[in-house]
Amino acid sequence: MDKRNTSIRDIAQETGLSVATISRVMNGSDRVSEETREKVLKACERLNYIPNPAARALSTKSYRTIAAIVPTLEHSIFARFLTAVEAELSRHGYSLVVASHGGDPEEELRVARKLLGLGVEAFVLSGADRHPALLSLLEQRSVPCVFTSVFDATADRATIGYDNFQLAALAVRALGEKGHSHIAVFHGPERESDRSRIRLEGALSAQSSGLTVSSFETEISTPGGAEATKAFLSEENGATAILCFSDIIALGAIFELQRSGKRVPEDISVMGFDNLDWSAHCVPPLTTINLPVDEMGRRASRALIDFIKEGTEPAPLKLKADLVWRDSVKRRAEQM
Amino acid sequence: MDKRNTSIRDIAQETGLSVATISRVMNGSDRVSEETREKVLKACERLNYIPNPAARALSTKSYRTIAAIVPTLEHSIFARFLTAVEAELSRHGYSLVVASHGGDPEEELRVARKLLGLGVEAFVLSGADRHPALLSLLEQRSVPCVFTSVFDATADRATIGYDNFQLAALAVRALGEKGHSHIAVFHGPERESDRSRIRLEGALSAQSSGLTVSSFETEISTPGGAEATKAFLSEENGATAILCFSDIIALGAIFELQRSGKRVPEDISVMGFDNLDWSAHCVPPLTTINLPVDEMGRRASRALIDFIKEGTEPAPLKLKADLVWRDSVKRRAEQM
DNA sequence: CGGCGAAATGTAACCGGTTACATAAAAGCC
DNA sequence: GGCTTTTATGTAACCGGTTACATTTCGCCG
Repeated sequence: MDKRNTSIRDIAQETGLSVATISRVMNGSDRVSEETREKVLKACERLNYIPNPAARALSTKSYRTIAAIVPTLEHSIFARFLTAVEAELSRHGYSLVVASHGGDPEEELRVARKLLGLGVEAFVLSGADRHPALLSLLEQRSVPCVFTSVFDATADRATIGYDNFQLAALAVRALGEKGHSHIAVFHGPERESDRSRIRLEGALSAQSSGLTVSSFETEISTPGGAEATKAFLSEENGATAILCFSDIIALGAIFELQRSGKRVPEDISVMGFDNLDWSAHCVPPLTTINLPVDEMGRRASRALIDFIKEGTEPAPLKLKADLVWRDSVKRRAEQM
Repeated sequence: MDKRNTSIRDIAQETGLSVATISRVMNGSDRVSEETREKVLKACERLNYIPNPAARALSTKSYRTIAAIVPTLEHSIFARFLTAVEAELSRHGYSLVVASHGGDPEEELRVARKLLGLGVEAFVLSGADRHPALLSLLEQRSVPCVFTSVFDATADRATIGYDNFQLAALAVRALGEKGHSHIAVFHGPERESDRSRIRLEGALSAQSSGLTVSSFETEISTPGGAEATKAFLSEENGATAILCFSDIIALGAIFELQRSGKRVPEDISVMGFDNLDWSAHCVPPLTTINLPVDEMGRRASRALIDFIKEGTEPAPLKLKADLVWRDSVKRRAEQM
């Protein structure tokens, strides 16, 4: 624990060169003869030298670490997102610190503070809900940062994500076009902020075209989907299609409908959101909105890297998401 | 971007005290009068001072960062594990860097090198497959480290996990006791190492008690489970139960069986491994092995923290996992 | 009142890199 | 060959904390 690790001075000693030269070799600078470069690399190999990142960070003021704060790791959609972020960052020599806040803006603020004190250089944030103090903290320390998941043209900071309002409206209207005039929406818990309601509002907005939308709030999980389905069934409100704001809710819905003897899609149509890897394989295959999270991760990372390296401000980006038709939604005969 | 952040010397200046005193206040040391502590904290507040983590790490040689390297983030079982790890580490002021290697030991080695060069202090590794060079690297730099998921009493480093051999054997025997004398096992891809085969070997070992086990290799995913099921059905090998080494494979199996008109469990029993959050809610509810990943995460983290802080060597720990009986497995009538 | 020990604070070296600037060596040119 | 460039390498200050050790302050006791 206490044995001094080999330092740049040791390598200098070993090779008879100066620390400056060693440093130059380690950073791939030109200005070094091929011969000495070889010699230095050999010595590093021999002594198993790895430059001390703290020392490097101290002089360069760059930690090469970016943090992503997501609501939770347990939804595979975030896992996929983070995987993409990690891959892209690592390609540029950066690494990723992951933290979650469980949907609580206060917690997100705390976590962000901690991460700053830990040396992260930039943030990838997810979702629309944000503690005002977090924004001013980022502002004040001028921490590079992108907001993902939610595209918001009106935001003052760059957002890279989908237009959730539009997508939800699109989903409802698509169901409407299949003859479903009354649609139940299963959505996750609502926070105070009205920005977390955005999908729901998009869905409700489609009512203007003569559709009826009733909403059911539940946990974003398969058990949550099952529960909402029970509530839905007990209500008998006449809806013929269920739109779930996450595929894992839809999974719970499909199971619960099956359990209570309803056939999907003959009796009830079900539609999801996310397009997870099993969505095409369940019975029946799930109609859903395919969200390009991988692309979102790559874009967000690249935006940050570009900003850090070149100083180019991250640009807002609205990602296209598409509706994937599968068997869980059925056209409904015109008559009631 | 280039503005010097306020440093400890600025605070010293501001308060007319010395840097040592400031440092003492920041680290909550005693030996400081209440009066000066107040004064210092006020000044920090005023100048918005956050100690530079690199400088701190440079002198203390502690980065307060631990890395977890898992095969993938996309299986929610790892996400759950990491969530637990993160929670426990954060409780002790450490943060977590997450990386994945996609099941490739070479990649794991590369990733570990990169993380070391980034300043992580300790590792949580997962799974049994390990590049020998990684082990010697960890050894040589004496990096604290725990191996999780797989409990291996014979390993020279501490392992905290389950006895996969035993659990797989237990699962097969349990199916045997329900009257299934021929069992199909759906397992993930086999690497060269025989340690990744350990569950499979456990399952095969149960053949000694007169059971027949046939194995099907596939991807660890729902589509993979569906594919294995197709292979299984086309073979007509007489097995009456399927044991999947992951619940998500089992999900694919259940869907595919349903699709091809087989009833679960009347025609075929299905059993999983992991106990994911939807396992109790699918149709039929899935009999599975409940793996206490949360506890594993907590234990692994605590072992590392204890080692770093107190120097107590991590102790190997075999976690108990239990079989959860649900409806997807049915007792089979004695006659063929 | 001198002296002593404890408590509070200060001084300066150190952690291990990077890099501006200085210097030495080699190359190019007339 | 002497002079200017160019290229390779060295010197030492600096980044911003921590901490061993030194010094000052102060209360208390004989």
